[in-house]
Parts: sequence; C-alpha cells; structure tokens
Amino acid sequence: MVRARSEERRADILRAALEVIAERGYRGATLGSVAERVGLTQQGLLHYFPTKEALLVAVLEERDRWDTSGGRDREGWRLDLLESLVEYNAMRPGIVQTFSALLGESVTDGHPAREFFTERYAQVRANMADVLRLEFGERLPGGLTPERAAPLLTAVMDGLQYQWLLDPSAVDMPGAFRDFLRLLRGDAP
Amino acid sequence: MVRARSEERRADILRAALEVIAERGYRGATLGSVAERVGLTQQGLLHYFPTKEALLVAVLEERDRWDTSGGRDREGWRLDLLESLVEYNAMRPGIVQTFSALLGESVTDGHPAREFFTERYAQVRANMADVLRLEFGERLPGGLTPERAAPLLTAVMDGLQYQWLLDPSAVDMPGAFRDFLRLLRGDAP
DNA sequence: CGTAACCTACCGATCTACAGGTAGGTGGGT
DNA sequence: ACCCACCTACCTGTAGATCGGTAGGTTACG
Repeated sequence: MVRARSEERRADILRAALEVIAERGYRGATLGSVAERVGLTQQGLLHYFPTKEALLVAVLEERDRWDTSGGRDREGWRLDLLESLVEYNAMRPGIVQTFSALLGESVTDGHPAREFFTERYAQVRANMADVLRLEFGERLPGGLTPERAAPLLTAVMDGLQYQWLLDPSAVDMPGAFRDFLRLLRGDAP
Repeated sequence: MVRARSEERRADILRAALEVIAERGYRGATLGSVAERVGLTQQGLLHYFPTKEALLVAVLEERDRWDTSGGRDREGWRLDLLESLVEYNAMRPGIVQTFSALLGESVTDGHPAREFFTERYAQVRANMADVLRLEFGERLPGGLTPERAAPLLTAVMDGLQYQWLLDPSAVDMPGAFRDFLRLLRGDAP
C-alpha cells in the first residue's frame, strides 16, 4: 500500500507545516524545518509539494475542508455551537496561532494567502448573518440586522484570539465571547 | 546644525520603516528597502539603528509616544473620541496595516514585538475599562462590568481592522464600530 | 589663527547564513 | 522493468551584519 503511505506522509507534512507556521508565520517558516519535523530532507518535502506556496495553499485548503465539514457551510451553525467552537479553540492554541499569524501576514502586499482570507471572510460574514437570522429573525434584540451584526461577531472572535494568544491568563476567551452573545441577545447578566 | 539634520534623518527612516513594514511585515521587510526609501545604503541605515530589531523597537516606541500624547494615557478618552479614532484610522490604511501586520506576527514564537504588544494590550484594556466606567459607571446597560466589556471593545476594533484591510469595500468599519457602541449603550437603532 | 585630534555620517567590500529550487541520481516495492 | 519516494550535490539569491575606510565638520590648544 504505497498510496496509503504517501497520503499519510502528506498529512504528516501538513500537520508539521501548521506547527511551523504557528511558530514563525509563513514568511518565517522554512521548508527545511517542516521537513525535519517529519524526518525528511527539504528536497524530499518538495517531492510532495513542489513549492513553498503550494504547501501553504494545501494547508489552507485543508483548513477549509475541516471548517466546512461538520456541517458549517450549507446547514450553518447555531449560536450555541459557535460558543462551543470558541471553547474548542481555547484548547487548541496551536491552530488558533497558525491562522492568526497567517491572517496578520495576509494583509501585507502580495501575500499568497490574501485572496484566500478575503474570500473566506466574506463567506464567514454571510454564514454569521444566516446564523443570526435563524436565531433572531430580521432584527436582533439590540436592533441590528443580521448583516450589520455579522461583522461584529466575526471581529469579536478574531480580536479575542489575538488578546488571548498574547496573554492567555489575561483574557477568558470563551467567557468574553459569551458576554458578547449575551449583549447580542439583550439578556440581563 | 548637524544634530538637527541627524534627528530628521532618523525620523525619515522611521517613517520609511513604517511603510515597508506595512507592505511586507517585519520579517518580510529588509533593511535595504527601508534604506533605499530614504536614499541611504543599508549600511548607512545601520549607522542610525545598529540592528534590524533596534529599528523595530524605535518604530514601536514612536507609536507609543504618538498614542500616549493627545492625552490618552492618564486622562483617557471618552467613547465618542474612540469613535473618531476609528474614523481617523479608516482614512489611514497605512498605519492600520503596519500595526495589524505586526500584531499578527507578534503571536509567533520569539517575535521581538511580542512583549510590546502583550503589555500594550493589558494597558489598552485597562484604558477601555476606565472609559467605560466613566461613561456608564459600574454596570453597562447590557449588564456587563467595564472590565468584562473592555476586552470586547478592544477585540471589535482589531477584528474590524482586519476585515476592513482585507476588503475595505465589504466592511464599513466606522459604521460597524458605531453599531457595537450602540449595543453597549443598549440604544434602540 | 592655525593645525592637530577627533567626531559624525556615511559608503564599498565582504562575510556568513540560510532559503528556495533544480538536476540527477538510488533503492525498494510491484 | 519500472516507478515512486526519496536523497546528495549544487546553484542562485538575499539578508543581516562587520570592517575599514573617507569626507567634512568641530573642538582643543599652542
């Protein structure tokens, strides 16, 4: 079963790339250090992914697949599932760090992940709007439409991640996110 | 007046560094490209800032000075001044991009700006809490304490910046921020 | 006043260290 | 016999940093 072994290798490489990108960002990551982590030479790695950028694209695609599986894309989430997602993220600093680092880099000129993130955020906002509409209808308790609240919801998730990554002990990410949801719901504390 | 000329040069260099970091991030920025922008060689630049990291530190310090002048530090802002700040930022994509790129990078291991941002965010949250307390007292209309709302306020500002940088036409940053403030205030739309 | 000593603001050459990528193998499984 | 999964060797480019200048101005002092 050579084929299976090969697929396994690719998965190993992607996992290692995720780690290295988390540690050093995309620009700071080197093929050599990714290769080393899976017991390959840099050139051996290039056998699987012909360029550094191809590796990045594969990483992003996998993230996409992971995101859209679990029923997010069409079916959508519900608000309480978002809450669990944040809790889940709080236990996986590695993944959060990878994508926060990439997001930060991606706003620089000509970054290979820029288009990916641009499209992704458009889609995420649309998803968020759907979730909110499902939960609240055309007007949230605070008076916003789902479309107006969606960028805020997205921003809170991302912004909290940065604060939490910089100092996990200073920010209770899931707690703060719940606070925000309460704000959206217009609940009393 | 050799001294004055020198100070001017340093200021030029810092401005150029800000630009280059916005375009390529810190890791992607090169001393040569910064130097070129002010009509120096790379070695000439190193005469003013002995290492790349020293240059970054100087950039961050200047930002700090800029931030804390204008009466932010002790006296604090008020909520409506925050609103103007966001509007102001929306007209200065360069600055926003520089610090968003740096923030993103700074969560990677051993990044020279990491400590700076960690401390800075602690301070920003404290400032935000003060602003909120000044405006609302110990309980905001939504029921949160100033300390609980501060990370959210901060997160919204940062998160919106990323969405806006990726696609300015897709996000009305000042508008969205006002929406959030309305949520905090518990106003009807 | 003049000149020697010194300082400031640079530049050219060069070193070291990778980084990404190419070319051309080799060896084991099918 | 063949091909997939690698490796060795190597090339090219680039980045940060050091070294040793040089030109021009400044200061100290006889």
